[in-house]
Amino acid sequence: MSADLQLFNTADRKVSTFKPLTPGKVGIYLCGATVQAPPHIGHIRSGVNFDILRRWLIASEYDVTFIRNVTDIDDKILHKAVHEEMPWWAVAMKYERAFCDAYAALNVLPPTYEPLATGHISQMIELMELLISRGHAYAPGNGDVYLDVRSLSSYLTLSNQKLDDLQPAEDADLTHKKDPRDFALWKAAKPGDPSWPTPWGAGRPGWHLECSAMAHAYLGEAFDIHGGGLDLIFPHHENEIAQSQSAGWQFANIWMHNAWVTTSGEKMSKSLGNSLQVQELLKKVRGIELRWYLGSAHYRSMLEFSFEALEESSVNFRRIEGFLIRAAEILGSEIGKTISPEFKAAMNDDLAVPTALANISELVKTGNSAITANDKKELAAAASDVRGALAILGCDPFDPVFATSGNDKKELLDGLVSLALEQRTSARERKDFAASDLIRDSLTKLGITIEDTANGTRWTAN
RNA sequence: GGUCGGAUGGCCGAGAGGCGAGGCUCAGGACUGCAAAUCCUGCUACACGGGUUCAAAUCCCGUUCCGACCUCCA
Repeated sequence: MSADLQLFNTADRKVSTFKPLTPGKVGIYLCGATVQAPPHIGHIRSGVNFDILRRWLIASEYDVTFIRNVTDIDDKILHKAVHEEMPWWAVAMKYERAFCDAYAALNVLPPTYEPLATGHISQMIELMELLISRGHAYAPGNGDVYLDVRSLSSYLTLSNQKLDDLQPAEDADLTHKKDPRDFALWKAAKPGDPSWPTPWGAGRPGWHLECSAMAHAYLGEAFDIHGGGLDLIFPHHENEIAQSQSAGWQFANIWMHNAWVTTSGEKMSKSLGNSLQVQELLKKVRGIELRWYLGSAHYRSMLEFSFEALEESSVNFRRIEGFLIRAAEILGSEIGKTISPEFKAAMNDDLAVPTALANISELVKTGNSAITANDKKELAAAASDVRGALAILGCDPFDPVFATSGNDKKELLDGLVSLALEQRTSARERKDFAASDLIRDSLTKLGITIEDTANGTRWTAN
């Protein structure tokens, strides 16, 4: 186990020690959403996974610049606009907001910068001019601009494929392409579609071009980490590499890809309906619990979704949360945030969150035993290690982000429950257990859980 | 056809040659007036067939099954 961060790089499929290009700084580009539908938990898992990476880098004292783009123009958005009878930009903005809400509900930190594709057309045109001048792209005259894959010295290095092994696209248009595998940097405008003027005609950007242009605009010719979902390796990331390296840029140093959330062993698809949309699941569990679930599996492992597993994960989280709340009550002060050596070692090992979770469980056990033994020193140490770990995972229950919205009836509730508990306590003192149990049962029915502890009775509302 | 992953106990989910990860569930115990919470104990698993090794869930060969990508999917 190294003291330094080890990360798996898709490019060589090996785990190696992370070395930033500039000491103390890290630049990350994460492929964000194409805003054409509400986010499901697969989309948001990617956000959570890379948010944990980001928080860990920050905790490791790196100055992190985190870019996550928004693809706000593409075929599906245009189709959706027709279907929903809205302007394309209204569709994009509507779903962009849905993604923002989902990220916020799960405590995914806002990116340092969050560029929109449509805000970077001039950078894309400059990149195309550069690629054409270097002999790697061509404009056949129909308004499209293509990348000439046969001109590349290397291609498909991430997915380890051979150009000639690719199945030819069914709809390959050979009237303008030099090779069926050449891909569009720019698409000529069709009647009625939005378009931007270029030296080769009006049109709109291809998907791959925008990421190369935006990564370059915010992170420069070379940066540390490029992330995204596993399914982006080909073609999206291969094509980003092709564009950027053909432009003479070094581009990303490390490629990281998160695995999917699956259902019944299969990758999520829209055919599964709306039940796995973030907003739907937030009706069943709290944001902090959904995040705990999505973050709990290793980022490179498939996460097989089930409502049972989600519930189980929530039960696990509530136990840890309950410990921290009890610890804060007993210590009478705010819990600190520290990083245990075991947690650090696990996170440095390619973000081994499941191993880190095992450490958190051990710490909770130690802390609970310290409560029983009335050892406040050990309790404080365990609690701050637990809170520090949860904060890295974005699941600190004391984080104001997760604060339940202001309840102006809180004092009233507190007073009423206290009143009932006083009655119960006096009943117990005179050994009238029938009366005391009646009070407890009544409170239980109202959703209030009673615990008799060494320090008196405590209650929690669920 | 090419490329890449996966199969671990009742369930979820780590590990990647040797010390029973952890969680959830369940059973028993301690504590409690009874509970709740907590702690302790128990439930000894690695798809199949070969092989390498003192030692294999882990390495090698083969097989079965499941999945992903192959031109706009996180």
